[in-house]
Order: sequence, then structure tokens, then C-alpha cells
Amino acid sequence: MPTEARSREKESRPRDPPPIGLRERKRTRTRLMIQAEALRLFAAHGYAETTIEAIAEAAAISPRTFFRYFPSKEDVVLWDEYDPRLGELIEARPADEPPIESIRALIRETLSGLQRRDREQLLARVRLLSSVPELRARFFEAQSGGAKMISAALAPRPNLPDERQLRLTAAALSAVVTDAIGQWDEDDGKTDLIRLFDASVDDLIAGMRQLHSDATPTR
Amino acid sequence: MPTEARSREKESRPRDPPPIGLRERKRTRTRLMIQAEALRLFAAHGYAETTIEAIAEAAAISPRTFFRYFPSKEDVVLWDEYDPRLGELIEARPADEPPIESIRALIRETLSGLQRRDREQLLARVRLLSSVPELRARFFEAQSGGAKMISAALAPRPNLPDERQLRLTAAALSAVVTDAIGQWDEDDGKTDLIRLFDASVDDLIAGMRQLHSDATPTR
Amino acid sequence: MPTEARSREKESRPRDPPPIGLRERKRTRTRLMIQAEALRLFAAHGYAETTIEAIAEAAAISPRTFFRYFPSKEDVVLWDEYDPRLGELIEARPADEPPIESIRALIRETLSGLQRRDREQLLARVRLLSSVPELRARFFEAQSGGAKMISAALAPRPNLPDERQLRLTAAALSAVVTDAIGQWDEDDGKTDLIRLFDASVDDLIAGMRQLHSDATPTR
Amino acid sequence: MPTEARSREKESRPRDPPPIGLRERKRTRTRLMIQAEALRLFAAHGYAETTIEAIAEAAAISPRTFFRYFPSKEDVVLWDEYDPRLGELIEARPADEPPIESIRALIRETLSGLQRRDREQLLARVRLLSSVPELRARFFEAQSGGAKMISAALAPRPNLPDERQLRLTAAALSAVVTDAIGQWDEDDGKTDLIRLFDASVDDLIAGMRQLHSDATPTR
DNA sequence: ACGGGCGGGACTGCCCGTTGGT
DNA sequence: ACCAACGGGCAGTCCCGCCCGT
Repeated sequence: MPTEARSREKESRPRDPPPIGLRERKRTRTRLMIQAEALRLFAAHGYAETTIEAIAEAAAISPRTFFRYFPSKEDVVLWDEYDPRLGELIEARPADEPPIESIRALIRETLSGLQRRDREQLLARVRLLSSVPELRARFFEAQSGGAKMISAALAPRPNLPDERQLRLTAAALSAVVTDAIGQWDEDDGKTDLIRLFDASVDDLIAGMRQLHSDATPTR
Repeated sequence: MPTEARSREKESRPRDPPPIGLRERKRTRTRLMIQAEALRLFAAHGYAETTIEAIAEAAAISPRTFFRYFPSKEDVVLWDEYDPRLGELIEARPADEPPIESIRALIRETLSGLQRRDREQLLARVRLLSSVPELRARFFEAQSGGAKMISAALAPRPNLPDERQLRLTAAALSAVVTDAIGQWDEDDGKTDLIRLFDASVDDLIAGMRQLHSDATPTR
Repeated sequence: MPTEARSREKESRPRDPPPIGLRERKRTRTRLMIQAEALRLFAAHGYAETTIEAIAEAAAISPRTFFRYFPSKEDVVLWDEYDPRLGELIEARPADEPPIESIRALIRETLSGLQRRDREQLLARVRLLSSVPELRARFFEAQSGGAKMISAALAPRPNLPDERQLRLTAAALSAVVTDAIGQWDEDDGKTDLIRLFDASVDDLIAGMRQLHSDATPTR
Repeated sequence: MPTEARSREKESRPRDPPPIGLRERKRTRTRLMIQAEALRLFAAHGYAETTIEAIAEAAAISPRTFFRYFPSKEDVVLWDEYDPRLGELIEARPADEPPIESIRALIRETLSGLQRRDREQLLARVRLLSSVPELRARFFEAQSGGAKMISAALAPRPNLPDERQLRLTAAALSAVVTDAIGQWDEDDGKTDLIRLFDASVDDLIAGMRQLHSDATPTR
């Protein structure tokens, strides 16, 4: 669930080695705290019915400060602390792995990490994503952005035909993730997310096999 | 580009055969007029910089009336007059056609129709979708909704494994549409949209072939 | 005390003769009510210490509505109901009157009208103008705008040398008004405003006589 | 262009002869640098569109530090390094010069100094003053404050009728300055500012001659 | 159906006070 | 002592909802 980064360059500009880690860590802790309070209120009273002011009060901060940690109300649902790690994960992939398999592996790792800790909270977020249209929309956006980022990072030679193929496959796998999450939500998180994802990938493979590849032009 | 229907019940209320067509037609004309003015202003001053009030003034209506025709500012970009036709198109498909091929055919028909008339306006809308994150998000949402609707309509036996396969394939093809539109935008609409779509489908097929289907569990 | 008119054309566009007067009258009454509450709170707790929210609460409206009646917090002090009348007053001047005398007469009429009713409230506003820098600044702006408007309206042949002379004299008389108001404030409104204005005009005339008119270049 | 002094006490506190000049000089250099960056951004993107944060980034300081050098965003346009010199200039006037002529001479000297160096930058500032209402307002305020200061300094015997005369004349000449600057802006700085000022003074003198000085009371 | 009035909530920008680090 | 980061507060704008009269 990668969140868009608007103008975060300043924060990641590593000027002083010691404070950067510490400061960033502190920010992450605050973000987690705010998110926890927000999700609690959303579950109790609903997303639309919970105002920023209420969240701020619950988190013992001012409304103004809320927006310093999350650019919008939606982002408090979208954000998770593993987003920024994506870069490291990509670089950790073996160089000789086929890029498309790398994408699948990255997705599985991310899903697995998300599921492992905060399973309850993840379920709460997923429920919101499923039920609130604006959040669902933002989630699609984030997925798409993540797919684009991954495919760009893995494309050996940018702007060649290969990159489009990689990008499309990544987008398709993102759609599979979304669908798997939807299924996970529908059975209340009882099934393992990875299992749902794997099965859905197989289904998509089977589905795509039924499409012949020499398409005839329209009309 | 199917738009979500938030509170459409009121429109379908008057079940009188004669007026329904005429009234609906008049509404559509007004909608088209408002949309044209809005897109003109968006292109001139930017999406965020154009207020509903400015659109209303340009369209010679009151701000209040704007919301009678479009449920939100975003919808004035998302909406097009071919959306509601989707149902008819689905029913027009031959019964013996494989569902997955039906989806591809439906997409091609829709893209072709969109491209044929209002090419310039379509390009304006696409530019907005590409550049304004909130619109892009809503567009993904709409795409996803459309895919879900089509797959539900075409699934012979609902809630069986087959439906998931159909749904996933439809979602993947939606992602292809989005990517094709992105390419179309980048070369300023010079290439034929259908051609871009077909080529991208082939690319996706090729990409998916590189995924082996017996996935091993994570870690 | 003319207030700037940002985009008020819509309001003054007389579409339906009957409602326009009534509606506008109602708006004026509401504006007066809000202003009265605001001035009361400003006098009690100070300008900066009084929030829009407090004013809105005192006036039994929402903060949002406050901004429908006054474009900014400053305007609630600047505005008075005689501002829009200026146009009528200008046209009421005899055509054969020397324009510069017309300006003096207009100022005297306006001051007299302001002083006659709401003397206490006028004093309250003047006190704020004198003590709050931002309000003083806005007041100068409004004075200057009014002077420019009057001289433009009275200039027989626009863009001729005469217009500059008229404009400068109007600006100088505006400065006299400001000074007279300052004196009025300092002696707590005991002296008649018109008298202060007249005396100050005489003083300015005397002062200007001491300037020789063939200026020598600097250095 | 005298700027109001809000909280200048801190600067004048260190009465140590050696550091005062140096420190102050350094501060002035920083101020000039910030101002240059700000004016550049204002010209490029507009005043309202340029945030303090953007200025701070361009000047390589923190937003908080911006406010250490300028009390508000407006002041970055209003301020110029010649403001504080006004006191010296006043004292340099010959003691036997008529005060009113001293005022005129002071204005001419100041305008001449401003115009001589940074003509381009002065034009940029003037353009902003003309086009942004809030800046225009603050400029009037500053002008008025300067006039009051000069007249107070030159009045031989304070609080006598003479002082009012002096004050009013200074205010009128300030209005002339404002108008001359407006004319200068309109012809893009092609004409000499002093010439415009002198001609406008003559126009005002001529205009004031048309006012008879024995005003009849109102009503 | 249309217009208008009003309310409310998200969000931004300016500005200030404090703290901690150099 | 200067300065960066942080948190807070308020003005102001925009989208969008509801209710009323026509």
C-alpha cells in the first residue's frame, strides 16, 4: 500500500547521520499513534462521521498538527509504516531473477509483512477501503503508483518495449492484489492473504490463456 | 469510463414511457453543455483553480444546479454520455461467445465509440485524468466498478470459481485500458487508441506467460 | 469610508425588480447586526483577541455565514451602509459646480451622515482604526480607492492633465479626512467632525501656499 | 518608503559600539538576499502563489528564520535598506529652511536615492504594490507613518496649530508621492520619478488654489 | 425543476511560542 | 546567542449537503 510522496524530499535529505534516524523514528511513532486513534474512531462511529478535530482530540494533538503528519484524512487509512521500505526490498532482489518473478515476490513479501503484525488493524483498514468509495479510489491510485514504481525500478533498459510489458504485468498483479484483499475482507480475514493472492494469480493466468493474442481490429 | 451512480434513484422514478426519453435527453444536453464549459475552464486555468462557482457562471446556471447534474466536481470530468449504454452493449453480445472475449470486445467497442466523436474533448479529459491525482483515483475506481459489473453480468454461474477468474481477467484488462490511455496521452492522441489497447493486451499476455503457475509459498 | 468592491457585480445585477431591493435590504440588516455584535466584542476584548468564531456565535450564525456577509474580518470594521450610496451622491451634484468643490461637498455630506446616526458606533470604529495597524492600513486603502473613484467620476475629460490635478486634490482631501478623524478620536468625539475637517482643509491650504511651484531639480 | 517598526527594540538593545555596526550590517545583507529571492519568486509566480516556505527554501533558511528578518510576508516587499537613514537625513537639513520645504526636499532625496540603485528591483516592488491590495494598503500605512514622523521631527513647537499644518502638508505630499509612483509604474519606469513628483506637486498646488478657504458650515 | 440561504467539514497559509542543539 | 524543528492557533477558501420558496 504505497502512499504518494508529495514533497518529502526534504525529510529524506540526510544531512546529519545521527538525528535523521532518530527524528524519523519519532515521527513514525507519532504517525502510528494518530493512525491507531483514527482507526478506532472510524470503527466506532464511521469514517465520514469522524472529524479531524475528533481524531486530533483523541490523539492529544491539534488539528493543525494532524495535517503535518498526514496530508489528508484519507492518508491516515492508506499509510503504513512499510511503504518506505519498498526501495530496500527491491534492491534486495537477486540480479538474475526474472523481473516479473521479482514483482510477484515483492508483493508476496509485502503482503506477508503486513499480515504478520497488526492483523487486526490491517483488517480494519481493509474494511474501510472496501466500504468508503473515496478511500477505495485512493487505494487504487496508490496501487497503481506502486506498480509503476516497481516496474520502473526493475526495467533493465527503460523506454524499451520490455518496459511496457513489465509495467502492464505489474499493473495486472496489482489488480490481483486488490481482488485478493477484497476476498480477504469478505471472509473476515480467516484465510491467509498470501494463499488468496497465489490462487488469484493462477486464476488470472488461466483467464489470460483464453485470450488469443492475434487480435483482429475493430470493425 | 463508467461513472459510479450515487443517488440515481430519483432519476429513474418517472416510469412514464413518453417523457422519460425526452426528459432524459434534455438532461443529457444540459450535462454536455456544463461539461464543455467546465473542460474549457479547466484547460485554461487548471482544475484546482476553477471553482464550481466559475463553472456555474460560465454555464449560466446556479452553483446549486450544477450539483443536480453532477454529484461532484470530479464527475464533470469522469462522466460521458456513453456510460449508461454499457448494459445494452453487454446484452448485444452473442450468447455463445466466450465471456472473456466478450469483455475484450466490449472494451474495444467502447474505446472506439469514445474516440470517434469528441476526440479533442476526450483528449482534454485524459489530460486531466493524467495530471490531477484525485481524478486519476476516481478514474481507477470507475474502471474497477465497470470491470466488476461486466464480469458479474457475463458470469454464467455466479459465485463459482469461474466468476473469480472472469473478474480477475476483467480487472487486468481494465488495467490495460488505463495504461493504453496513458500512452495515448503521452503521444498526444496521435496513435489509434484501439491499436494501443490491442498491442498492450498482447504485451500483457506475453508477460503473464513468464509467470509459472505453481507458486511456492512465501519464505 | 468606501470599502473595496471585489466581485460584487453579481449582486447589483438587477434581474428581478421586486426581490432585488428587498433581498438587498435584508442582507444589509443582517450585516448591521453582525457588525454591531463584532464591534461590541472588539470593544470588550480587543480586535485580535476576538475570533470570527466568537463573532459568529454572538450573531447566532455560522462562521461560514460570516464570510458571506464580510469578505474578511477587517471588513466588518471598515464597512458601513452608506458606502454604496456614493454613486447617487455624485450624480446629485449640480453640473456647473467646480469639480474640486464637489469633492469637498461630497466629503462633508458623507461625514455629516456618518456622524448623525450611530455616533457612538462610529467612535468605536474610529478607535479601532486608530489602534490596529492592519485596520488603519485597510482604511487608507479604502480612502484612496474612494478618492480615485470620485475623481474619475467627476473628471470631465478623462486622461487629460486636468484629471491628474483632480485626482491629486482628491487624494489630498482624503488625507485631510484621515487626519480629521484622528483628531476627532483624540478628543473622544467631542468636537464636530465637519468643523475639524473644515479647519484642517484651511490648514492644508495655508501649508501648500508655502510651497513655491517652480521646483528646482535635486542636487 | 518608511516601514513601521513593530518590535525593533531588540535590535537597538546592544549598545556596544563595535559590534553594532558589524552585526547590523550582516543582518542587512541577509535581509537583502532574502528580499531578492522573494521578489524573484513573486515576479515569477505571483505574490499570493509564493509561500513563505518557498521563499525560505530559495534563500536557504528555515521558514522560522524568515520571520526573524521580516515581521511579515508583506514587509519583504515594503522594506528597503534606506528606511532607517531617514533620521540622519532630517538632521542634515539646514536649520533655517522652512519646514515645509524641508519635507519636500527629504522626499526628493529619498526618491532619488531609491531610484539610483536597484532601479529594476524598485520597479518590481512598485508593480507588486500596485497590483496586490494588501501590499498597497500597507504601503499607504507606511507612507502615513513616515509623514507623521517627519512632521513631528520638524515641528518647532509641538502640539501647536503649526504642527497640524505641517502634518497635513506632509500627508498631502505623501499622497503625491503615492500618485507619482503610480504614474511611474504605468509608464514602466521610463520617466524620471523626481520629475513626476515635481509635476504632481505643482498640480496639487494648482488644485488647492481652487478651494476657497472660508468654508461654509454644512446644512 | 431551479435558485438561494445557510451550515459544516477538509484543508492551506501565515505567524508565533518553545525547545533543543550548536 | 543564533537557528532549525516542532507544535499550535486563527483566517480564509472550497466542496457539498440540506431546506425553503417558486
